[in-house]
Parts: sequence; C-alpha cells; structure tokens
Amino acid sequence: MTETVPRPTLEAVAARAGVSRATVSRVVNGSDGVREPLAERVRQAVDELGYVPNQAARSLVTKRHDAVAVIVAEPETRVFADPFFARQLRGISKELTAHDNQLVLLLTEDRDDHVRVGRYLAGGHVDGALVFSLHIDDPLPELIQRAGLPTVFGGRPDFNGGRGGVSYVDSDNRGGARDAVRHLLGLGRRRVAHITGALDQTSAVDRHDGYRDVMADADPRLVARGDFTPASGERAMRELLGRHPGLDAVFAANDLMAAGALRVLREHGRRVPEDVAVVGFDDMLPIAEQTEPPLTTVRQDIEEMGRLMARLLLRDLDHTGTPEETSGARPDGLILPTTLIRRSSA
Amino acid sequence: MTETVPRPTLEAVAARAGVSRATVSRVVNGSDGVREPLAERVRQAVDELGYVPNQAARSLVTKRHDAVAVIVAEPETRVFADPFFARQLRGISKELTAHDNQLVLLLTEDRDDHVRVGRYLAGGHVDGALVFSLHIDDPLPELIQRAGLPTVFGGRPDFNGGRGGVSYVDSDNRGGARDAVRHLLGLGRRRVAHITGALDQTSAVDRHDGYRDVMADADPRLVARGDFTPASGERAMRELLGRHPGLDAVFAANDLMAAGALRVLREHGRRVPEDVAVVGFDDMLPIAEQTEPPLTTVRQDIEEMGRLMARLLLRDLDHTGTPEETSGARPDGLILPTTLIRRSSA
DNA sequence: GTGAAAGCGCTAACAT
DNA sequence: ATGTTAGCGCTTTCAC
Repeated sequence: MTETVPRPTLEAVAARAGVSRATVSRVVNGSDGVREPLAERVRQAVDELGYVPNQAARSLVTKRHDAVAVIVAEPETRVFADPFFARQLRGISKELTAHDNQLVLLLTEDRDDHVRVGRYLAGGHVDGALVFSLHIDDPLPELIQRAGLPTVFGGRPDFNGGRGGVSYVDSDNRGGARDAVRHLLGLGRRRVAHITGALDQTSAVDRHDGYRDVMADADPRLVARGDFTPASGERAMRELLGRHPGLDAVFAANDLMAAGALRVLREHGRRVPEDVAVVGFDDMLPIAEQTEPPLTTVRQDIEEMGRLMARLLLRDLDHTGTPEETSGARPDGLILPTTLIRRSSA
Repeated sequence: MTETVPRPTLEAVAARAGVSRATVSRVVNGSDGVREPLAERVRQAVDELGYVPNQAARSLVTKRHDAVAVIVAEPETRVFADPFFARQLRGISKELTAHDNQLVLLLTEDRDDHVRVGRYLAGGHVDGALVFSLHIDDPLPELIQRAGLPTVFGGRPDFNGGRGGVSYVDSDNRGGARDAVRHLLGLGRRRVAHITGALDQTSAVDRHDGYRDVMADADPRLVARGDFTPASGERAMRELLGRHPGLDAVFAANDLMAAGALRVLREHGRRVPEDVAVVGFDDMLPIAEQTEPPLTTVRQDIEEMGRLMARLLLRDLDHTGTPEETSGARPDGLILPTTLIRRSSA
C-alpha cells in the first residue's frame, strides 16, 4: 500500500500565510474577527496547500462529530424487500450533506447487534441518531433513547418515550387509508374489504384504523389479516372471497398484497375493477405500474420523509440555535400527507 | 438538550485500577504484556466506570479510523428502483461489523457531489472506500482512485486503473447470460432474441457479450436495445416482434425488461412459454415471482457480493497482515457465479 | 483583531 | 512487565 504523503496541518498553513494557528483556525471555521486582507491570505494558503482539517483532532476538542447514525432494524429483512429504504436514505443523505454531516449506517439483525449499537451510540462517535424500527416489540428504540442521544424515529414508534415524548416523522397512514376507502365508496362500492399489514407495525395498525374510521359498522368478516407479503395477500384474498363472496372492493395495506389479491381475483374469474375494485398502499414502483390492471394506490413521499427526519435531528443538534427556539413548542411527531394515485384497478 | 455526563477517560480508569494510563491502554487494546492479576483489575475498573475509548483521540494518534466509505453514484437514480442496493449494503455491513469497522455512506447525485466526495476521501476520515459506479463515463471512480485510498469497486469498472489494476467484485454477467441462452437453446429454441440493458454499464455489455458468445452468428436484428427499465423492455419487444416475427425466445438483460416483454407478448397473443420462451436476469424479487407466468431468470448473490467487497478491502487495510500476503498474487477482480432459476417462462 | 499557550484523550517510544 | 513522557492537530481562553 502506498504510504500517503502526510497532509498539511494548520501549522503549515499558518507558516505559509505568516500568521498564527489561531488565525487560520478562525478563518477556516468562518468565525468573524479576522480582517479581510489577512483572511484572504489565509484562504490562499489553504488552497495552495490543499489543506483539509483533521476531523479527529477537531472532534477531540469540540466534542462534536458532524456525523449522525442511521439505524435500521430489520429482523425480518422486510425493509430490503422493497426500495423504500433506499429512497429514505437518499432523502436523509441529501439533508445531511447539505449541512456537512456524515451518515454512519448501522444495520441490525439480532440481539447481539443491539448491544453493539448501544455501545456505539454511547461511545460518542455521532451527534445523533435516526432510527427505523419496524416492529412494535422491538427493544431497540428505547435502548437508543436511553443512550441519551438526540434521536428522531422514522415511522411512529409504539412506546411513548417517557418524559417529553419522542420525535418522529411518519406518513399519514390513517388519513391515506381513509382516502382509499372513501374513494372506493365514491365509486359506489359498499362491501369494501380490507387486507391488513403485519399488525405488529404501527403503519399496519394505522391503516387498519383508517379503514375502520370510514367503515365503522362494516361486517368484521370483511377484514382479513396479512403481513405485507404477496403470499399473505393471496391468502387473505381467498379467505375474504370464501367468507364474503359478495364483496365488491378491497383495500390492501400495501401494493405487494394488492398484487397478490389481484392474482387471486383473476383466478376466481372476478374482473378488476368491474366486479371488484382494488386499492393498494405505497405506490411501490415498479409493482404498482406493472400489475394487471395497474394499481390505484396511496402514495407517500418517502424521500421527503427521510429529509425531514434529518432536518428535525439537525435542528436538535444545532448548538447555535437561539435559546427560545430550543425545546420550544415543538411537535413530537411530523405527519406527511399522502396522495391517492388513480390507475385502473379502482 | 440534556448535558451528558462527561465520559470516563483512560486517566480515570488508570486511577481507579491503581495503574498507569499506558497499562490501561494496553489492556483495552488487547496487546499482551500485562500480567493477569493486573489486567483483571483494569478490566474491572473499565466495567465499573463504563469506560469506552474516545475514538477521536485514538484516531488522532493512530491515523486509523476503523471506518470505510461506501460511495454510491446514482445519476439516474436507477439504483434505487430496485432492492439490490439494500442487499449489497447489508452484505457490506455484516462484514464490516464483524471487523469493528463503521460504514459511512456517501450518496452522490451530481458533479458538485464529486468534489465533495473527493474532499471527504482526501480528508482522511476513512481508511478505505467501496464504490458503486454504474455508468461507464463516470469520472468518479478515477477521482476516487486518485485520492490514494484503498478502494474496491462493486461491478467491473470500465477503466483499467493505471498501474496495477483495480480490485473489484462482480457477478459473472457474461457466464450467466451464456447459461440463459444455452438453456433456451436446450429447450429447442433457435431464434433467440436479446434485449440489452443500458450499454453504458458494464453489466449490460457483459450480458450482451454472453449472448453473442452463444449466438455468434445470429441475425443481428434479433438484438434490440433497452435501458433496464420496464418501458424499454416493452419498446424493445415490440421492435423485435416487428422485425423478426418468427422469434421463439427472448433473453432480457434484466427482469424488469423481461416483465415488460411479457406484457407485450401477451398483447400480441403470443403464449409464454409455448410460443415464445422468456428468460430474465437478476431474480429480482418480488418481480420475477409475480409476473405472468413467473420468470425463469439468472440469479446473482448480491449480498455475498457486498460481503466480498468488504472483505477484500479489509484485507488491504489489515496492517497486521504478514508481509508475504500483502500485495501478493492477488486477483484484481473477483467474479461470483450465477445460478439459473427455473420458473415457468422458459 | 491577533497571537501564545493550554489541553482535548489517547498511543507509542523510551525508560526503568 | 509497567510507568513516564511526548506528541497527534486542533480549538479556545486569555493576553496583548
């Protein structure tokens, strides 16, 4: 391996510019109080030498790292079955980059990883954490919260986080579900069934609640339980058809299950949307566009969600913030609106 | 913001154990040469105080960071259209974690990002880089290589990297393509068409080459150009059907395009696989399983690819490596085998 | 406004 | 085998 040339230090820049290290530091960090002619000379020296501050040295004294951890708990590896995760990451990355923060990615698989993550967080390598926890019984969120790091959750967590509540960003799952069902009703459908997601995730619970908001006194047999997988969508659809052959619409808690339902309906000779209208959730491309017929569904702005998570966290970290805005009347949760995307299935 | 209690330092542990800082450092870093009774006392003090080494201080002197950057260039955002990226990341993460390295994720979008990434890499925050560059004309790879950091590429890069070549991990795109086409031939098909991927990516070029290896003297009109998107698959299929109505098989360079081709074939009343057999590439779930009929395709072990990339890089970084194995007869590229997955489309 | 100097927490020679 | 000491490169009082 080629031994890299030692990089220039503050000292070197100072020498070249004929000033003290302190002055260079001030210029580099944009603190005012250095007069223009001097500042310019320093900037030039920085350029000429290609000086880049040593982050380790800086952190050692400032105790800041300009880095945040993104923690993804994926016991079921479901996150990876869809492209959401990547989109969210992109949103986060953009926002972080814009504020010169680094993104440290922590993927957890099992229990061992939890202690590892806990230690890492406690180890003070990062200034804050962005956490995706999919399952309601996941101990990770509380564990992280306890590490005392500023944290923002992706998706509504199920615990209320002791004093002060937790901050999170989520899609309006409940409202989106209501829109979906109302759309079906607007189409003249009356026997609207629902295929739920895995009810150990708040998103599934919220979508189910949205369905019930609108279909308050529907036959409970119009609801079948799925787990977000295509296979579960097929299974649920069969179940539904069995116990309620007269149904004329289905709202599935995600597109994957809706696709499964579509297949089963076709198998049973039901035409979509003529006999049974179908609405999904997520607008997961390329699934939603590729089904037969293309899926009407509820879209969430997943990238924006990521961006907002980062923004919220950075605000917490902003040490320069005016006192009055720090810990002010800040909403704990930020809920992003969803949009109904009309295609041909409903 | 709760002011966190200052964490214990080496000094504190040393005091508590009644030894010098150096001794504690030795114990913490597992270097031998500390006798058992003493070492035990130190470990105990570490536990009691909950001591965690300050990484910034450590890096400052060791010049190591135990962190590697993962750089994903995604000008077309195509990476995010599929779940590959996440899988690969998981493979990388596992390997890195197992060796106590952190994963710093850098997503690049445009030119500005290039200089940012270049600066970051040059800034010496990480010990090495794992790079995904999708497009042949992408300047990023060379730029990174020039930063002088140990680097491993994901997917065969197109430039030969000056002295010594570059190390990378890739699937056996060419071999996989050959297998696909031979499978079609084995089914008795003779007029096997090919829908290429975006030919500014080496994976598409290699798959095309694989097709040509087997179909050396096929009618050139049996090849239509796509760009990996479903729409391009439809377009290419129409084109193919127009100029070569007698074709009896299609090998598409990925599953997304194969799915598009399937739709067009159905539109045209061709039965699959009876009239036209179709093979895809990637085994992208849930697409491949959900098409009508389910897709025969070439699977690559994408997670393993990530894992190997990380392993290769870590080996380069391993300062403790015996001299003889360092820069030994090491293959530049590591090619992973693919597997043909038989479903119903061929 | 600018410089001098102390010290962040750690590792690695070098002593002992 | 253990302790002492000198920095690593930077920010930040504190003088001037």
